Amino acid sequence: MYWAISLLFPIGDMLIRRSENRDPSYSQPPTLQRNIMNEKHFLTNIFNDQQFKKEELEIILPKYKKVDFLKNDFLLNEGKVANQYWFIEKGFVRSFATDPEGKDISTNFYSVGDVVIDWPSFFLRNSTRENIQALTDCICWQLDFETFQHLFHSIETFREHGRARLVGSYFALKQNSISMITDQAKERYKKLVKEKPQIVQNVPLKQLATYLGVTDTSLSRIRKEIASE
Amino acid sequence: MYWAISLLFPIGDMLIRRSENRDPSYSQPPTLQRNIMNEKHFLTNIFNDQQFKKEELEIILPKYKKVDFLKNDFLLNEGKVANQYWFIEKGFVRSFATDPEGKDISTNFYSVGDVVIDWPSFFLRNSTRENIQALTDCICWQLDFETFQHLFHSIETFREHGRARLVGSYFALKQNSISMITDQAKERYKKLVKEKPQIVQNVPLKQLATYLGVTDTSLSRIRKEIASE
DNA sequence: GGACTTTCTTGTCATATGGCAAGAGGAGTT
DNA sequence: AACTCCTCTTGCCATATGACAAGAAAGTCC
Repeated sequence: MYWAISLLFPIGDMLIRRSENRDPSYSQPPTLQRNIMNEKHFLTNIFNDQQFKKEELEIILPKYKKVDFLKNDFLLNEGKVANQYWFIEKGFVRSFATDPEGKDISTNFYSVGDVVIDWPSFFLRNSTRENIQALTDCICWQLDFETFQHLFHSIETFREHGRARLVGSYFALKQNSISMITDQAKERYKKLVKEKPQIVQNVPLKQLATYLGVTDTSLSRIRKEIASE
Repeated sequence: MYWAISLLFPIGDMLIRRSENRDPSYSQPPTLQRNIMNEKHFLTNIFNDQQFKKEELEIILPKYKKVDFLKNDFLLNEGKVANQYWFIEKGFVRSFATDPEGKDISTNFYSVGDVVIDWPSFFLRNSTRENIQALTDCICWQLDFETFQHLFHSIETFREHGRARLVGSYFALKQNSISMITDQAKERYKKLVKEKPQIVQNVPLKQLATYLGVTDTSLSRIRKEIASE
């Protein structure tokens, strides 16, 4: 667990702590020392829509840069403009908003294979209202806005792919919204367990609770009820 | 009010009733008999992002077809694939989903200048879970999927515009989701009044209630409380 | 105009969930 | 091992909202 070591910066100074900030005297963990073949492997799966031509992938894949985050690192901070997005190769990530009373509300959880992106901020170039934080140590593949724009406007398959991802997120969000109205908390929790079991197992109850729109107290009781069924 | 006349078809036969189905013996209302200059005027405002070049607009605008709907007409039915979208020049539109018990849940309201579209169904080409229905008689400008695709892939400004609309919808949906968690019903209602006052005035209370995630009974009481403040 | 349907209001009572606080159990630190 | 956090559970009571039902009010149709 040598790489769970987290350097402590004064919060105001350095809210975003990336792996680049690690003390260089620590040796890189062996899993990070991989040859190009292996590095590409993960992204190849991501773009495994048959639609992509080989030549296109040869342009696209090298644009992604491997970045790793330590547990609790921020990928994005409230108030900033989202200038990049990531695919997760390993680890869990959470996004959350801050409500008027300062409490945080989980807005999403991400795991292996997911895109971590603040769509509105990334595309509308305005400052985000969300924070994105690593729940565990993570390995990610990063693309920045400018590079994205270039690929988006020059490769038709790439923009179809991007659009489909965005619309997929929209759909998921809408289903959740409807569920907030039609389902009781217990039902919403059951759906979450069904759809994202790894998330439920890896995320503290309180963070799941705000995502579901209940208090941690209630969620604890809900779990108890479900267990006794 | 001559054109609130609505032809009745057996439901199973003809769930979607467009203006084309009207008895041709009715004369068209004068507002529909407009010259080309006027017809283009509305859409010009829609695409009034300075970014568009004149030549581009000359390609884009003629692709939109004017369609009008009568009150209660369906623009889209659950189970179908959304093959077109509309800009509203006049009137109000509601989309709604049907919950497991058969009750309908308003998912959105649209008024002048809005795009009426089921993003997921339109782009992912799968059958929708929503219905879209005219709340009043409407004048709309319609584009179908194939034409959209052509414009999207051939005109960069057009795709930026489309992407911005989609992301804008995503953002609005997300804000609503968060509001469902952080705000009480009264607060959510106040926000709706503030953001879409015309909607609140033109939509029956029950339909507003399902949108806000409360019963019509509760919303009625909420209104009373607010009135007495 | 009168009958009918739909929409909205109001009362009574039930229920899901919140607020608060105390305590149990783990994990990490010294 | 003792200490400190942090997470989770549980009890007690409060409150927002739902369910149901009866009217009132408004709109629609013939």
